[in-house]
Amino acid sequence: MDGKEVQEWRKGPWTVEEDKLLCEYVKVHGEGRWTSVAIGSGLNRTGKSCRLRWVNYLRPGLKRGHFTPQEEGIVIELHALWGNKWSTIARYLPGRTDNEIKNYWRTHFKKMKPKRKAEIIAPKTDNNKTLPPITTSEEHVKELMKPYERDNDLAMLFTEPAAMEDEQSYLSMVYQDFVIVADAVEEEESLWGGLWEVSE
DNA sequence: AATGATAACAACCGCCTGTGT
DNA sequence: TACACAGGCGGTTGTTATCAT
Repeated sequence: MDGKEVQEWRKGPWTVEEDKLLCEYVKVHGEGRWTSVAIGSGLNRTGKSCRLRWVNYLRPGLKRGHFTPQEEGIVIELHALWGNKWSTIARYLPGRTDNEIKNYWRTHFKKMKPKRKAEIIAPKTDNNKTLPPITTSEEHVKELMKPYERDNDLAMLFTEPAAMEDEQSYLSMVYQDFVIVADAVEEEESLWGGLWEVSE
């Protein structure tokens, strides 16, 4: 030994005992300072690993199981808006984690390419100039989410500044497409078979 | 019943960013 | 200002479960 010992962190699936330790530690000390959690809890896990386990699996209020049609619709629409901004999308799906949404998307949509997406995200103007990237406004997202609002669960965490004024007509055009998507979500076959096409 | 394909989920890795010193 | 570190995020991989043949 040269005195420099490299900490061997445990990897792989979490055990019930580890979950219990982590839960108890977070209950007492709160979230955050994950390196401290890793050390103070007695878990031989990295702070990152502890955070991931807590956020994606142990945190109270998480939903498990299949996505509802409403949730599917939200995922589709917000993904069309923001792309792979999973954590951002997750803010609008209470109880769902970015990891879960990411997995869901990958499982259900990876093989599909959106017919409309290119048109929505980068429509061409008459003189063939590409419009600027979407800057999502609070009002626009509110409109977008209306079909899915059921109760206060979907109280939004709007932090974005107002969009550029000259984007409003562009965004309203985009929203029209999203309404079409939302309606189609009710009928999976029409969604999978019509809105998306399977790539080779 | 056996086997291969696919779906679903959990977890790790690497990069980026924010913050403290 | 520069650097180190912790935390967050997105991409990816590995494992298990389920379904079809």
